Amino acid sequence: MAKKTGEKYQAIIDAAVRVIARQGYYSAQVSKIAKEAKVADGTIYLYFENKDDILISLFNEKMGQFVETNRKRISEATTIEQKLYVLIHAHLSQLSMDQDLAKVTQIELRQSSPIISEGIGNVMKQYFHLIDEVIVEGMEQGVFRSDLEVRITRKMIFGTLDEVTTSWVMKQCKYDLVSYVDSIHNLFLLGMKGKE
Amino acid sequence: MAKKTGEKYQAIIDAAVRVIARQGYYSAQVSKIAKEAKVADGTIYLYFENKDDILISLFNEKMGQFVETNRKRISEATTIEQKLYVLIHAHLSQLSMDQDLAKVTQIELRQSSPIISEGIGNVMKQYFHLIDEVIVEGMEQGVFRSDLEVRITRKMIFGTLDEVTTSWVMKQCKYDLVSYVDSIHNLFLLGMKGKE
Amino acid sequence: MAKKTGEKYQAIIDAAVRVIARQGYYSAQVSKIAKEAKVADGTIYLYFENKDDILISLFNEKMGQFVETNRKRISEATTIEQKLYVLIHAHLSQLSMDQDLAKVTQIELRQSSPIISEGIGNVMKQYFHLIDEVIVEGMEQGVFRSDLEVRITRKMIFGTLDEVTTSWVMKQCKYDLVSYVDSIHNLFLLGMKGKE
Amino acid sequence: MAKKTGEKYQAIIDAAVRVIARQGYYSAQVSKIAKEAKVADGTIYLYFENKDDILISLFNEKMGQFVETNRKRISEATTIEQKLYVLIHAHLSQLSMDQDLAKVTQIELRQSSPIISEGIGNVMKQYFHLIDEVIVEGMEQGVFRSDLEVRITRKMIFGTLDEVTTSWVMKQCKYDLVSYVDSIHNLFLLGMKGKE
DNA sequence: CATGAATGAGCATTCATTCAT
DNA sequence: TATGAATGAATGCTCATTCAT
Repeated sequence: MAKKTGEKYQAIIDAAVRVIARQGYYSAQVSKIAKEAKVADGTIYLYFENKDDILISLFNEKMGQFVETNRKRISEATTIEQKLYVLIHAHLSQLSMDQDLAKVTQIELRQSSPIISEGIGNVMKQYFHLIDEVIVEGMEQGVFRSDLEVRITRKMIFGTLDEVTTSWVMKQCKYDLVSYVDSIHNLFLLGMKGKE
Repeated sequence: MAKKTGEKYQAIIDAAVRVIARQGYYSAQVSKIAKEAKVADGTIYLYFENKDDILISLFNEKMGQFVETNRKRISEATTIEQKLYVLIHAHLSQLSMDQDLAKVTQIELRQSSPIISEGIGNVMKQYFHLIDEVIVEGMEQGVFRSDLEVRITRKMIFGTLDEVTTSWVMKQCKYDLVSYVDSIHNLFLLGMKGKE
Repeated sequence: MAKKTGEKYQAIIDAAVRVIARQGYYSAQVSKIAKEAKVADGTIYLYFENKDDILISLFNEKMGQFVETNRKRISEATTIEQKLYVLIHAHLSQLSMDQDLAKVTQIELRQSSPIISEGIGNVMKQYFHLIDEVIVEGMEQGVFRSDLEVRITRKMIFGTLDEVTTSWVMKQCKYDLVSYVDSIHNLFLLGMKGKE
Repeated sequence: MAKKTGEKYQAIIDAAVRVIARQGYYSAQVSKIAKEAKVADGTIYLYFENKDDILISLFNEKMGQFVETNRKRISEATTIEQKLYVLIHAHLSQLSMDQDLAKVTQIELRQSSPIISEGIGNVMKQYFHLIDEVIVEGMEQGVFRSDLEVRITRKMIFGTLDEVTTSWVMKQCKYDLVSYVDSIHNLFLLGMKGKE
């Protein structure tokens, strides 16, 4: 029923990011999103099932691009150390470039509506898988310790990047997020490399 | 005006944890919390300013204990490695023992209402400070690398523990969270210790 | 934001007069007004800011017509005595024709909410001004004593008409209000005319 | 059940006048009146049936004294002109001396709750009767026209005094109400005296 | 496809009143 | 008498969603 393409579809998604970043998901009325998208209230429902569906679609759309971009940039790196570096850099730089989106993903999407969690899960799995790939490749190449537990290591990586970003959002994005890349990379490498 | 002590105060907080864990904050009607606490609707407002205040008080009350317990247990450890171990263990074991509370802190409290963020900030700062203390002590003792950046390292630690817990909550607390302690401890130690 | 025209706007105002006359302002639930107007509760808020705004709008709408009608009828009278007569007659006859409205204006609108007082003040000023004009004209023509104090005289006129009407409303509108016109006219004329 | 005497009874009534003058009847919570009277909430209900009863009792208590004072002062006057003068003077001067009370009687008591109207009616009747007596006496003495209609004349007198006072209250009691006495007296006399 | 007026279910909060102490 | 903690009914208002045009 809901048509998930077209110029207005994009306009609504972009409007939703702005309004939700500004007001929070629960305070972001559908009518305000419609207004921001220069579209009638009813039009929203030609493209989305309901309000939750806006949030889910928004996340999948934006996070899908995010994952795709990260994947591509990682694949362009050669050494495993570079891949890890690029992973960190791409994560932080992408979010620091779209602060409204960062606010929405770091804060607003941490809500419990099971429907939202479900809708979101798939893309997140892809991202987790992408991180896992880097870890496994590093282990196979003997760069990372062979006894690393992939899932835990991935949670450390994602958890750290996520915490760093959330903390930056909570502090109003006042400092330069990307400047953390080197330190984080270094910290991870030490933890993941075997001792010589 | 709102009396923040007494048996009913506690009963309401505990009821709120259960109801919010079950339904999520926005779907948790005040009247349902009252019912769960076996108290009249109006009684809630003798102890709390408003619905937000329930969430904030709940967090401060529970998280205050959490931080206090962790601090105490850490102070009882002797070596710095043990302290780090206890920090991880206390974090995960405490949350894994009260799954309703874990659900609320990991999911429901990640909302953006500036009022809630503010009300929560203080206790979180204390916890961050506690982690920082361990890191700094380890550096001073020469156990951790002297070039660690405290803030980033703390974000790695907290971010990892938080991600591990959130992930566990999202998967319905189906597995044993505490079993991760050793791996995480090991991972952190490697990242934080100096290279020999 | 609130659209102050249209068929539903009128329907709501008329319904409000009836419900408020029946129950009093504070006991008149918005939902009852909506039901009486055959409109959904929420529709009220497309046309009015809030409950107070219904009362204010109602008054301005109805009292605006009242003042306009009185002004027109006075202007059609020729002698000053006739104008005074018409003023009295128009006041009493209009209110006696719409008893629900009379009840609302005489009783319900005498409340202190400063917001309501403000919203009402403007129309009342116009009416007071209309009375003043008649008094001044009579003085200029030498029909009324030249030492009349306009403001006090106007308060006598308005106060008397108001008291007569309130008293009639309080007694359930059981007698004929208009039959008082001659006596009142006579009483005023004697007080206002110069002594010979 | 409710004990209508005693020091606390008076304290509550006086507190009610102040609180209602300040906030209006509907916004004046019983608990605030209790606080102002330095009495527990429940104590109110040892002296009054319910909130309406406070308003009614307050009015009867205060207005009873008002009528009594006026009656006494009128009876001390000798000529009928003086009696009319004293009537006007006593009305305005008493209310201008207690502005809180004036606010309550002129504004807050004009509400429609039939229970309140009833409770109030009796004292008002006494006051109306007092005015009537002056009018009738004047007619019998041949000072006032023999064709005066007592009820209408009384409504003119009461209506004028009431309007003058309400208007003064609405303008924040900024000017001297008593200074109107002479003009009003003069105006009434001319209207009520026979033509020579 | 698009509109936006209309809908009506849903909910936090207040406050007069009670009653065990 | 006096207290004040507890009660719970009552209601204005919001806003996601629909549907006639």
